[in-house]
Amino acid sequence: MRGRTVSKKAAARHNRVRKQHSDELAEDYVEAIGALLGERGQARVTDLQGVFGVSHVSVIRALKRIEERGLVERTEAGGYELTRTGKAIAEASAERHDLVVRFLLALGVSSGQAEADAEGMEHHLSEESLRAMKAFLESQ
Amino acid sequence: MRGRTVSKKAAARHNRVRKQHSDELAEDYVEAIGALLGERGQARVTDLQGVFGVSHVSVIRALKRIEERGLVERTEAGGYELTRTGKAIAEASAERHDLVVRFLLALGVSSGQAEADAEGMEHHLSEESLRAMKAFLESQ
DNA sequence: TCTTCTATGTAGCCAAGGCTACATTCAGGG
DNA sequence: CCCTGAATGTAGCCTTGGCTACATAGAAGA
Repeated sequence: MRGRTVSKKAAARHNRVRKQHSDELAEDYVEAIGALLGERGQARVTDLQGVFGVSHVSVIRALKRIEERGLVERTEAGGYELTRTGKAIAEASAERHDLVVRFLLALGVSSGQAEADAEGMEHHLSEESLRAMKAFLESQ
Repeated sequence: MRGRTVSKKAAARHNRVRKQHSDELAEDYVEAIGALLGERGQARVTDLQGVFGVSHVSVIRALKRIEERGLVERTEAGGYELTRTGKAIAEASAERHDLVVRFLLALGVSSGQAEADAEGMEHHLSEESLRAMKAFLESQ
């Protein structure tokens, strides 16, 4: 298969990808909550249900886990807000997302597709690759 | 959050990403089986256990599901081989992987990191983005 | 031959991320 | 004052992808 080898390092890489997947949902949630707070001033179960297109039950349980991780907190009003840690992750996540989208656009990818692909890719890029993309954008 | 909006389309995108995740393992397996067949002439449970760094039980169960999808078949020797469909997916998957790695290398990412990032990214790129990457490589 | 090691398989557990069905609570309209 | 609809929550089920522990089966050596 064109020189690809099945090395021992493959195992480590696969473990890395599995680890990334378990963090994806949390990042997507804090990112969405940050956006909702900015746009609507509140982030409730129903709002998130709309964003992700899943049942409210799935949202509630995801939020429970994310709350346990210390990323979000309930407000008295019944909504959710970001903790300091959550805010930092949301910021970083949104920044990374923007960078990836702008990079894909610079490559010539259409706007809608760039959005869609960024959604999937953004959790799998190392700092090194992100820096390379940033450098590419600046060198244009 | 720098202009990102929480649109209705976000739901569709998230569903797409979840769908991609459920296909990732199957693609990784057929790709690995293809590579093993090429390198060692056989692909057994133990070989795959080494590749992915998981228990042999996880391998057996994954293979069972992938066999049900019609991507692999058992050989009399006790190993696994690819069906026509499986072979096609393995080929396409390996090709895509190579393209992504070469692209990251061209961006200036180090070899090890390019390999690692490609592993995570490759399942989340649309045809359009892959074409854009190929065009970039050719324009260099 | 007997024993031991390797490979494979089964049973059963866990966590995450989906779901439907069934409460409950609360606001607003009739 | 009641009823209805929206929002939230709980119970319980499914699948996927991990795991350990235990059971074979077959090869290979003492």
